[in-house]
Amino acid sequence: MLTNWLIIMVKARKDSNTEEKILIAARQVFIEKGLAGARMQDIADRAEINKAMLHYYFKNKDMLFEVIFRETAGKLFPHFEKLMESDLNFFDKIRSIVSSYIEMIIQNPYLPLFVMNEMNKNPEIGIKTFFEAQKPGFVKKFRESIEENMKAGLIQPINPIHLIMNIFSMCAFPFIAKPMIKLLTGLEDEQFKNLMEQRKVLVAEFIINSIRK
Amino acid sequence: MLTNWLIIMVKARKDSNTEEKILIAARQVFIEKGLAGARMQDIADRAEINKAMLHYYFKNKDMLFEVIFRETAGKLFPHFEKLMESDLNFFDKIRSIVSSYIEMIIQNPYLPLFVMNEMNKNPEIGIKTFFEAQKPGFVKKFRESIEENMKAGLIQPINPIHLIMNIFSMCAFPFIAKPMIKLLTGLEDEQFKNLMEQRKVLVAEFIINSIRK
DNA sequence: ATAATAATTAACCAATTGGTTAACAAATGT
DNA sequence: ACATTTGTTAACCAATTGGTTAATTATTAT
Repeated sequence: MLTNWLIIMVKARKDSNTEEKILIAARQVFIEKGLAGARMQDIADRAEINKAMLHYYFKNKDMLFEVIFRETAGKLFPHFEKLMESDLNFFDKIRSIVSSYIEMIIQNPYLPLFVMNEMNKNPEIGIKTFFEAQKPGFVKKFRESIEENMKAGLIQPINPIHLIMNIFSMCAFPFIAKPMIKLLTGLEDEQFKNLMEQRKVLVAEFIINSIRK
Repeated sequence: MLTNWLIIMVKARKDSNTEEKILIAARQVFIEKGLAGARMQDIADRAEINKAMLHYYFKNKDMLFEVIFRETAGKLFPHFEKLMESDLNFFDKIRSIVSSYIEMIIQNPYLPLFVMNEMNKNPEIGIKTFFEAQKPGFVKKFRESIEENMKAGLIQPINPIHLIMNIFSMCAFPFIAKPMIKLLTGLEDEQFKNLMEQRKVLVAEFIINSIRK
């Protein structure tokens, strides 16, 4: 009884926690409108708090944006270090990466465009330092794994960077180009989602088909 | 003599043509900053004209943006109708499409991100009307060509939409993700450009390798 | 030459923007 | 109980923004 009551209160407190409400609203607005297009008043309205609270908790627009951008970019960043060290064969690793990466984007469809766009328009520091900290992990291991399998004669020779580009291009680009794809094909949202679901296996097989000897 | 003088004057007149100067400046600013981030004063300064001239020639910000967006989106839009009707075999058509499309993006590297971003943030009409006019051409013909070659047993079965997505994903995405790729790989601009140059043939062969029987 | 039209300028304007402030309320420690 | 810190509010502010206007200068047609 007491424990139940506690859980409810903690949850209620967390839900009405001003800082958390700001973050939720800021996430929505920044991802929807971008840094330049986002309005502080809009964030305050969605969070249902006074605009001064934004500055009370996060100093200014740029600071608030940086918090949102870091958590968002962190999600987009491929972290498959553990998977690369597993004992799956190379093709199954690709299958796993493609499937879980596309699934992640299905859950966060606006993430790739948001991050890419702000990185291009905002070549400032802060962003860079954050990425460089995570850098060495995945790319290096993937590279090694490719070269290992190339030497073993299991896959055709290819520059690992190109292969990585190809993989993540086919995973992420359709979500970025969604409005254009819808116009060109006349697809509706649900059909589009179905296609993306298909791609979780299709893209991996497309790649494997191409590099297999 | 006279003709020379005429040519020079016409050229000089065209160069100092206010309307053209505005368009050149607007192109730069909109592509660099986006609709929300672009400033009318910034455009006027770069064009070295009075800000009122922007409204004199193009009514308002949205109108000026629409002009720029239309010409820009028109470039990005794949127009390979004639090529699809040529007597090249299917694989050579893919080679030709990939090569010339990547070359076009090399010449206009910020084009894909600009168009995709504005289409996502600005799902208004006007944009649509423009695209729908061009729609039927390429996608339909490409679709037919794929199905024809599938029936002839020359390529493995694949949903044409997925194949089209794969092709243009691998062509365009690396340019969109350039800042991220540079961070992850430590590449410099020139090395990156070399990689993109390689992709003009590499991507086509990657695709053909995957769908060939 | 001169009237009419088109192009250009500087000053101005109202609305919006990010950000601040001072007064007030709620919680917290003692 | 009371003082101190923390959280919240409404009103305000200076700067920036897209857009306008009225006066001025070029250009063009007659």
